[in-house]
Amino acid sequence: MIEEIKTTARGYLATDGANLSLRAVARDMGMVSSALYRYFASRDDLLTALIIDAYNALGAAAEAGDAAVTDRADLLGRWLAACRAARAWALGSPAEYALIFGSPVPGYQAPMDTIAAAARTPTVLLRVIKDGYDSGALPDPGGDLPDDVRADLAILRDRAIPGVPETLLARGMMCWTQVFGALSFELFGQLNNVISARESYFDDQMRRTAAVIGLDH
Amino acid sequence: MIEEIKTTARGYLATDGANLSLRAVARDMGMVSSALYRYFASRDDLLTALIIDAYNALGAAAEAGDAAVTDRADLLGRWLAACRAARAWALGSPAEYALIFGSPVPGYQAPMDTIAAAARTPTVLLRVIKDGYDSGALPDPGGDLPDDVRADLAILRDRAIPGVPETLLARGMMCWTQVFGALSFELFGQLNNVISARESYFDDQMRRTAAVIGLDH
DNA sequence: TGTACATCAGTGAACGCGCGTTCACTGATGTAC
DNA sequence: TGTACATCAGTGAACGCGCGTTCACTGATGTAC
Repeated sequence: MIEEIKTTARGYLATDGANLSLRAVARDMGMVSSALYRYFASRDDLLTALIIDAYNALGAAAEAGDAAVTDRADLLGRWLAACRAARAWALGSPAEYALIFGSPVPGYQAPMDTIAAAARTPTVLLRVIKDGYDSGALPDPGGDLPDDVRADLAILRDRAIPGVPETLLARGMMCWTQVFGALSFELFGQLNNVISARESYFDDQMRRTAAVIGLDH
Repeated sequence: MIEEIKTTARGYLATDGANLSLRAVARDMGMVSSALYRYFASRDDLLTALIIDAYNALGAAAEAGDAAVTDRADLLGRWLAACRAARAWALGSPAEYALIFGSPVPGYQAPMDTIAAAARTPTVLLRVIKDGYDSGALPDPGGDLPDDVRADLAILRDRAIPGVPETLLARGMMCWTQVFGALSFELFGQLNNVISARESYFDDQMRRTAAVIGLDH
């Protein structure tokens, strides 16, 4: 039942964005709107459930993409596979992508529950980096890092991928920003009238990004 | 009058996002909602005006940031100044940033008029690159590029910054994606509970991005 | 200097909708004795 | 095997709101003769 409500709601996300209407969902299911309150305490609760599902779906897609590469030492292959899987999910579920990575929903405050789910996708990308570091394929790039940034990254490192130097993690975060930027550009229409070879372009950009961190060596 | 309506509407953007209500704007101005129709044909028309204004304001900020660097040969300095100016504008006008770079507004179709305004900011960044190429400070990096991407970039090049090789432009677009990704991450809340040293982090990331293209040489 | 007319910003009522949430309730199903 | 009771999914009416857009209109201001 809860699943059915969420599925119907996802359909409305596609047309109405986050202006999701409980009454419309109920109508679609042949119910009266108040009946939904047996399953979700409020509209925000339903939104939260959808957000967590979306983070998990994207994370699962990225994990599966990475896992499908049998040669675990092929870092570039794993990186590209994860990126492509993320893109495929985003293109297939643009409204859910917008829900998690687009403009904040007015008046909605994300609860803490979303954090773990939100971390899944970047974790996949960071794990590729960690594997490279552990095997020696991806050495510590060294270089400067402001103290306050180093401190933030140290906390993130200890929580997400212990054992990686902050300088490498800084580059990893850059890559994650790049993936997110490329997907959002494409999905939010900024490439319209500019780039038509979307898939090639994405692939090329992701290869370049991988090169930045040294994944192609 | 038109200016006053837009200003009031911008105030509502901040709280309601793109669910901007004409009636609320009119109420605020002590008018009746139908009076607004003397100035804007519809709610979408008002939104379009706000979108174009936002693109122009961001573009103007980036241009001013770049222009303030007196040593025109200091490419890294110009790059950082433009990036910081863009960030300052975005932090000062988060709702307008979200309007142009966030999730597409459901049911809203952007008219062609927005294109020129939208190009201003990336043009600033690309111009830094072009100046570097022209002066020899930034050589053609060479390398492969898929044919279809090359074709897209050639069209963009001829429209935006004639005289720059596609391979360099591909890197320039990567940088623009990175700037947008970093700003959206920060503004849309993805850095919450992860990075607290926002300004240092942004600066560091922009320096790294500049290094990718060779702006620091 | 005075009158007739046009312009046009803003009004107010109406149309036809939508929404989230609460609350007392019905009526079918399952459980315990 | 049959009765009494509890559970609980879903109902329907109501509260108190909101919205965009149209349309005939008022009434002040400015212009032309």
